[in-house]
Amino acid sequence: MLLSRLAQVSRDVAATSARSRKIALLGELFRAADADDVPIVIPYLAGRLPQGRLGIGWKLLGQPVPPAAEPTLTVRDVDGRLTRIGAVTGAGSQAGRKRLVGELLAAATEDEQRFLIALLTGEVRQGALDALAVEGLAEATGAAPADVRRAVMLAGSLQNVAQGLLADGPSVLDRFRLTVGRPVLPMLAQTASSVAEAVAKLGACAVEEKLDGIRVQVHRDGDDVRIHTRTLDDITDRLPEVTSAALGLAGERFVLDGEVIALDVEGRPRSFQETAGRVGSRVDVAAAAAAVPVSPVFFDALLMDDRDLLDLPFAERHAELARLVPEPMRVRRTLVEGPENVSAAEDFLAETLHRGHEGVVVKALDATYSAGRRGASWLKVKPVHTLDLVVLAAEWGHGRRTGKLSNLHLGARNPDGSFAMLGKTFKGMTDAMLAWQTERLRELAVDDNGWVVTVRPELVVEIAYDGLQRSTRYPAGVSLRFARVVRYREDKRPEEADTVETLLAAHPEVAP
DNA sequence: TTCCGACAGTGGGGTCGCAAT
DNA sequence: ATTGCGACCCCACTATCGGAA
Repeated sequence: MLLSRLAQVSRDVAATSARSRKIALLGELFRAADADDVPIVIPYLAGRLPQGRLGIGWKLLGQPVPPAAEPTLTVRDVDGRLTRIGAVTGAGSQAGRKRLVGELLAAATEDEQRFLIALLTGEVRQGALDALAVEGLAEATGAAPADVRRAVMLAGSLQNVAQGLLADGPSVLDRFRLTVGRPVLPMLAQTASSVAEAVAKLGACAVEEKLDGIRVQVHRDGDDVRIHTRTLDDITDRLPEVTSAALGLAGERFVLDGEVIALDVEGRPRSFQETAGRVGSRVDVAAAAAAVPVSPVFFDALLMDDRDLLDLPFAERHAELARLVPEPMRVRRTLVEGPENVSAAEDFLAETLHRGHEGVVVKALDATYSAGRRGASWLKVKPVHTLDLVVLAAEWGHGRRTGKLSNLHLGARNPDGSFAMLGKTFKGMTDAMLAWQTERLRELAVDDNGWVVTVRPELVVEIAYDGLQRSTRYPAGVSLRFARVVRYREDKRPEEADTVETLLAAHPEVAP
C-alpha cells in the first residue's frame, strides 16, 4: 500500500468531526491493507510508530525539504527506512539520522511529508488515536468493538490484535488473555473534588492512600520477575529492590499493581523529583539504589497462580492481595460502607496527608479491573491550593487554539514590587476565557516576538495548583506543580497579588 | 430531549542519557 | 565540562460526539 493513501485518509479523518465517519474511514483503510501492511498501517493511523520513538524531534527534522512530485513510497518501504534510522547510534548518529530522514522526506510528496513529520514527532492530530483505531478495526473485521477493546488491553498492543484479527477473524480474540510476563494497560482514576463527593458516587468503598511515586505492574513467574510502567515500558533492570521483594513473596506466579516510592528513614515519602530521578536512572543502578532506595507498595492483584482476577470485584481481588503481600508492602486503607460513614473517610484523608502523602484514591468495592480505562470506579482526591498571580506574558496557541493567546506566564510579587515567574499554564480555560484573555492581553502587550507576547503586569488570575517543587529554571527556585486557571480576578490589582514570601511560607519543606 | 461517558487535544515541569559543542 | 534535545515520568482541564436515560 502506498503511503499517500494513509496520508489522504489521515487528512479525511482530521477533516470530519463525526466519530462515526472517522471510524468508517479507518475501517475502510484497514480492510484494504495487505496482511503484511497491517502491522504498519494500524499503528500509523493510531498516530504511533511500530518501532516506538526513534529519537527524531523537531530539531532533527531540520529545514523543509523539497517534496517529490509523485507518490512512490510504500508503507513497507517507509517502515524499513525508519527501522534503519532507529538503528543508527553512537558518535555522528545525529548527522547520520538527519541525512536518512532528509532522504525519506525528499522521496515523499507534500501530503506525505506532512503525515510523516506528524508521525515522527508524535503529533498526528486527526481526532482519532487508539480508541477509534480499535473501532475501525472492529468494523473492518466484523468483530464486536468491546471484544476487540478488551483484547487490546490484555495484549497491551493494538498491533498484535490487529494482525491476528485480520488474518484469522474474530475467533482469535479469545487467545488474548492475561498472561504472566505480558503487561496489561493499567486501570486509571478520575478526579473528585472531595472525599464526600467520591463516597456519595461509589457507595461501599475502600479509601486508600495515594502515593506520589511511579506506577508499576509486577509480574512474577517462578524466578523470573518483570516490572512495567504505566505505559508498559520494562524497567525491571532499574529496580532490583522491587525484584527482590517480589521474589520474597510466598507465591510463584502473580501479577500485582502498585506504586514504587522513595521513603526516608522515618518512612515519610521523599519528593516526587527524588523518586522519579531514581527510577529514571539506568546507567549506574547500584549507585542510584544506594543513594535513593525505593519501596514497592501494592494495591491490587490481577492474577494469582493461574487465576485471572480481572473480572472479580475489587473486594475479592484485594483479599487475594492481602493473602500474598504482607501489610507493610500494601497501601494503607480504610473501608467505608457508604455516605453515612463519610467522616471516617475524611479522617483517613487527613491522616494520610499528615504522613506526607499526596491524597487518597476512593475505590468501589464491587468494581472489576477495567484495564486501560479511566473508569469512574476509582476516584482520586487531592488537596488543591490556590494563589492570585499576575500574568507576565502569554504564548500563541496551536491547533484549535491557533490565533488565541493560550499559555500564560505566571508571576508572584517580590518585595521590591517586581514579579518572579513561577511557571506557565494553559489549563482550565473555556473557549470564552481564551477569547477574552486574547483581547485583554493584546491591550496590555508591550512586545510580540511571534511566539511570546509580553504584557504589562496588570492582570490578576486565580490559579489552582497541587504543590510546589524545586526548580533550577525559575528565579524563586521553585515552580508550581500542575497549575491551572480558576478565574480572572478583575477585582484585584497586581499589588494585591500573592507574594513569593507567603508562597514559600506555605510550603516550608520545599523552600530553598 | 437531556444527560453523561469516553476521547482527543492542549500543552506544563523535572530528570536522565546521549551526542554535540 | 557544558549544553541541547528527546524520551518518559508525573499531570488538569475543556469540548465534542453519540449512546443511554
